[in-house]
Amino acid sequence: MRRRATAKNVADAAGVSKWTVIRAFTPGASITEESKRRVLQAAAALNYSPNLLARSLATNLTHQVAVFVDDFANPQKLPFLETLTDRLQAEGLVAMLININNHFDHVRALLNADQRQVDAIIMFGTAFRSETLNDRRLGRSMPPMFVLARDSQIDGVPAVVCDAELALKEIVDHLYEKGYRRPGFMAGAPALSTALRRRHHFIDFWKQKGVDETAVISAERYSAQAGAESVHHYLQNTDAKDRVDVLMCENDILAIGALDEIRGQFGLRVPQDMAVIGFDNYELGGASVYGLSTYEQPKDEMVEVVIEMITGRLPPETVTLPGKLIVRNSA
Amino acid sequence: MRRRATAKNVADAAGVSKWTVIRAFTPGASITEESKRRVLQAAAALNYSPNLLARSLATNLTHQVAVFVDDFANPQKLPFLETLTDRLQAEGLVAMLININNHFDHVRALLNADQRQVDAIIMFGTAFRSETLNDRRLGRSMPPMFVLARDSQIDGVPAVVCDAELALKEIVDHLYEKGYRRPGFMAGAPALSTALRRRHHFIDFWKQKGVDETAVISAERYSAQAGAESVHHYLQNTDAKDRVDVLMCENDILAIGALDEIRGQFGLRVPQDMAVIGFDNYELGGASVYGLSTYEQPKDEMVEVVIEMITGRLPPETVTLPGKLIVRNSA
DNA sequence: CACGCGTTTGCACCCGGTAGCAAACACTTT
DNA sequence: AAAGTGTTTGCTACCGGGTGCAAACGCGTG
Repeated sequence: MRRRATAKNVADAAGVSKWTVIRAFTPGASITEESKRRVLQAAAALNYSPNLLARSLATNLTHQVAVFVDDFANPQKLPFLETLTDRLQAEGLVAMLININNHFDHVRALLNADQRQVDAIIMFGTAFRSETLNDRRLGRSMPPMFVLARDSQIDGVPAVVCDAELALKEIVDHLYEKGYRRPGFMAGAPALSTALRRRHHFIDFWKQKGVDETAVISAERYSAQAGAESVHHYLQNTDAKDRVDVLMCENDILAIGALDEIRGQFGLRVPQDMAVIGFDNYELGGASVYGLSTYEQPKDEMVEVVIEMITGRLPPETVTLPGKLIVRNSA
Repeated sequence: MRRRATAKNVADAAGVSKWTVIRAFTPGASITEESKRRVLQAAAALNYSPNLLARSLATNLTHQVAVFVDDFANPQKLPFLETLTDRLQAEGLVAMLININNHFDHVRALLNADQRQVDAIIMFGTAFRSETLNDRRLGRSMPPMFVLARDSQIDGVPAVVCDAELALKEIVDHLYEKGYRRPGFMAGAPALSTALRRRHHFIDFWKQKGVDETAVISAERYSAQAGAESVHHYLQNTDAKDRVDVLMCENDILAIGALDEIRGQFGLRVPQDMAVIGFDNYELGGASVYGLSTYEQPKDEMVEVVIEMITGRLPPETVTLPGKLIVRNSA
């Protein structure tokens, strides 16, 4: 039976009241040096440290932030989670990682996070529809919510995203300058707002350059396998002369799968026969075999902004940040 | 100012005492159908759900499990985290993800987890030395700890690991059978018990087959980049006739980097000129370009066992589980 | 109608802190 | 010595639940 020492225990040991003990642990509280020393000594002997649970109950602040994640297939989540947890911890906060899946949907996750009194909820790249918030099981007073790395279509729920319009503009400008004129776009999840936006801007900017036709290849999901399969299907069913000369993939995982297939199975040269560009700047894409051109989301800045909103140093308003085009040799 | 309804509020609305409200939410408590119905109705109207914080304080059970992670560079962490969070959630538990790094060391993380009264701590693949537990800042009564996917050298801290001896035996048997006789081993972190164990067994099993010499290539860390660089250095400084005929890499990330370099930069054929085998069965390794042979850790079973220990259905003892050799065409 | 028994309900007290007030104390000032 | 001022300390009340006991209730029986 493990039992932690309480303020009362320390108080008895130090010969003071429990409130004096608490003051010794409250920065800036009114207490004499002498009492503080005695309390701290007794506390050290008993290995006392305040029970954060009890404190949370009294202060109505848990210093816990729920982080919803629903797509563990994207390796890009990992560096984001690393930065996010690191920055949260620097603020004295801790991340409650919640896996949204078939067994545990958004409503259940929200309910759970609310019951656990988290200070905030970060929807990290999860597909979240506004209907969810109308679920009658949900109370009217949820903890503050923030959407990270995906658009928020919900009023009052701010999002922190990479500027998709700017990103696609830079990409299309670059591709146009390189001389490509027959663009293709490989889409992942069919009904994701972020995905739709990327596709939309891509097609749009090409139109602005006088290129009206953009082929769309649908991979349905995000994995190297899916990227390979969908490009395989495309290449097999399209005459060489009709093929796109550059393929933009919705993320690097799709691009890597596509790249493998284009070169390995079809023996085409990249970028000469078909160029490929991805999105996210996933580490492996930078490996020499791939040399994948891509676009990097401003991860650190995005996390920083969410943290600032959570801590209240920034107003909770949607923020769009510019990313960075990474040109390697695949396009 | 968000305010959740309390049991007292519901009690007033339903015309009963708060204890009756609590009983309505306690499975198996003594309460009439009629009262329960009325309470539940009032609760629904007020959107009441019990405050888990207060409950935790009273019951001394938080249903929170701290998960320590210190290496976010390994993409293998992600599928593990997915399974882990999913299984924890199925048990009504939630994962507190704690990032162990230069700013936040093990002692601080332990202190924090303890203060937050977590029910258990899972050290997920973190390098953890027994000295840490002797830190005088730490109390004698920490929450139960478990090491996942790495050896535990600490008494009383059980580990759940993939059977390294069996794994390396299967790998070496396979390679021997394929006719390889000049093995090499690419190591990542130099001072990791798990790493050392893999290397040790690899060298050992070759010796048992009469092959006394195993080349060791040190990559120092785990990344495709590091794998590529270290194999580059090796190939550049080793005559073709002296080179290993098969290279075992400590994990798939290293192997992928090495594979790229061996083929792309040195124009060697894999597996004819040099075979490569990895460890972990990372998704991308299975892509057609790589066709990386590897060894898969029994992720689901490992997570399952940890969960069973946490919930007390299994005694807290180190468990070693067999993995599976995945033969593709790189070796 | 009183009695006995099992069920339901209310209550005092507890979990380990925090907030804010008032008493106690120390130290000047007049 | 009394009054005035500022600091330190202790106390009551509270955060929102849970526990175990005792009172109240319902109901069949003698």
